[in-house]
Amino acid sequence: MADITPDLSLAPPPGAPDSDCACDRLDFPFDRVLSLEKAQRMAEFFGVLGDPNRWRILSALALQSMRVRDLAAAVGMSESAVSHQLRILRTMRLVGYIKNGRNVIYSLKDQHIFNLYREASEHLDEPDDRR
Amino acid sequence: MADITPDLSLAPPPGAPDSDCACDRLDFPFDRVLSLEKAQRMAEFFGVLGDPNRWRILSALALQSMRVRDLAAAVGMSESAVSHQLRILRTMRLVGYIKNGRNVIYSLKDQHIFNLYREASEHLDEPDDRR
DNA sequence: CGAATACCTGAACGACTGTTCAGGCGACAA
DNA sequence: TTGTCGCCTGAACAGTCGTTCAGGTATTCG
Repeated sequence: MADITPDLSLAPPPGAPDSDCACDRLDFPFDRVLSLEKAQRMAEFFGVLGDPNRWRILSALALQSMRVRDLAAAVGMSESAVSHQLRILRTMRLVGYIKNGRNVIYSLKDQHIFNLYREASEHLDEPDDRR
Repeated sequence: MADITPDLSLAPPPGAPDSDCACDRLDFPFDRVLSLEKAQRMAEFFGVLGDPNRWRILSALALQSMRVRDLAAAVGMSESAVSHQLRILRTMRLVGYIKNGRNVIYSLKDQHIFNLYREASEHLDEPDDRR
């Protein structure tokens, strides 16, 4: 796999009028690229946030902690579907729960989800400036 | 802008002997749950970040702007695969590009990706505290 | 005890995703 | 002009994802 030799001299600065070089002598710190393991972990986490119904579940839980049954009603899904999704959100530690008799009350687990939401919103609402 | 505001005012208190009700009278602000459209947009955006190879491409571009060919070498993928992924990253405005002769030099488009990365890292590296 | 409730889980099916393969287009050099 | 290079794109296939359906476990009540 990626055992490309990181020798070679210097890289053209971005935007510099450079490209006469043959450029098979790319000076690039290959070892500083995100490792496959770390990239995998990142992708798994963000992949969990890549489903609209999971966002609706999270937003409902942001309003108030709830039983599964009420959560299903709040987002308009079947209890089974919600339960499946909650398991996924649980494994990513995005939600927590407490048991109460035969009820299970879910809640958001920390603040990171709010920051992620805000950051993404800002990006999506950004004007379409070319760069 | 749209917000997920934590408001835990009127959740059924744990242990309330309520469940005789048919529970179609759940007191819950359904209209404040993330709309399907907004949830869809969120999911699309985060879904793009749900692939390890795209993260490696982004991390490589974070180190320096590059031609497609060099990018492919940097992350160990075929040029075709990289090109396909760049198109996806382009549509989400995560990367930009400038043409230079027959080369196309890609670069990161804004800072949001760094914040998202940091936020996710913090979450993933968090100790497994129960709550 | 048995029935009902709340929730969880495995299997299966349709839909989506990301890669490879083949070929296309435009820019540059001879 | 022809040939090569860098990049893009459509089709197709394997793999993954999220839902539904059916059934299971645990708790509560009569």
